[in-house]
Amino acid sequence: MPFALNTVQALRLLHDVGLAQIKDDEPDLSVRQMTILLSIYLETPPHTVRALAAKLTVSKPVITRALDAMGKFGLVTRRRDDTDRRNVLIQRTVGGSLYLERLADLVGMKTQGL
Amino acid sequence: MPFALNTVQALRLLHDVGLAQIKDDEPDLSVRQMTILLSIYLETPPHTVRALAAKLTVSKPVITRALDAMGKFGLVTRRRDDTDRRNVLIQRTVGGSLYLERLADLVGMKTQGL
DNA sequence: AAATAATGAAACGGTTCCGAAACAATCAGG
DNA sequence: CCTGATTGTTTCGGAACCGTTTCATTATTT
Repeated sequence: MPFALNTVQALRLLHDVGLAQIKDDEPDLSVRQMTILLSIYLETPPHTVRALAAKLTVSKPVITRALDAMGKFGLVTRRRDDTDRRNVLIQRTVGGSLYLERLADLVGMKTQGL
Repeated sequence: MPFALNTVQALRLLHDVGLAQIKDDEPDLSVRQMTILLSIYLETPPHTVRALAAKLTVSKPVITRALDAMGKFGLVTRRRDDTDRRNVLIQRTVGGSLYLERLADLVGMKTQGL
């Protein structure tokens, strides 16, 4: 049976996720950064700077800087493409997987028991 | 029957919400601002700067500035409390209701047909 | 009335983020 | 080769955000 959150349920879900992110000691990712991170882990590789920028309709520097920031936290890694050394391939990490898994658990928990 | 989103479903939900927020022409609210806005519309009034700051564990200026920014977009309004003129009562607006309703519709749509 | 407390806003400094433009490295075609 | 296109990064100027501290206004207490 297909379900749908009603308005209040959907908003409360977003509220609780944001609240947890604020109170958490973990680094605060901006909306753009979070969306980039999620794209990397949800879409099938390979991921390049240009492709991500196009998909999210942001400028390339936004991707570069987001990768810098998230790389510092161990959420993603970069590697040169050997077949075309102009490209940079973005790779997932264990830290990034754990980070997103905890986030998903948070959302999942909040949607239980409706 | 209580449901729960699996990991991929939960993450894709967040991804799509973020993506819509980026592509939207509307102003990008920070995580804190969005959470503040949601608190105002989800919790029962009255809302004061101090109470919001305490609930979200942020400093008071964060609330003040968020109200400035969101007020410019017509998402909230401020009014002096007549019984205690030190207080500022935050009030909802039609624009804010519409804004959040569209957001909720987005989340709801994305969670249908799982 | 005067001193103290509380509330929200403003000022300040530091950090972060953004897009446009300029840049270095790499590939492709003539 | 070597010119031109492509990719990612860096630089630049401007804007936004945050926390701490200070300030003005209003209540409360003495």
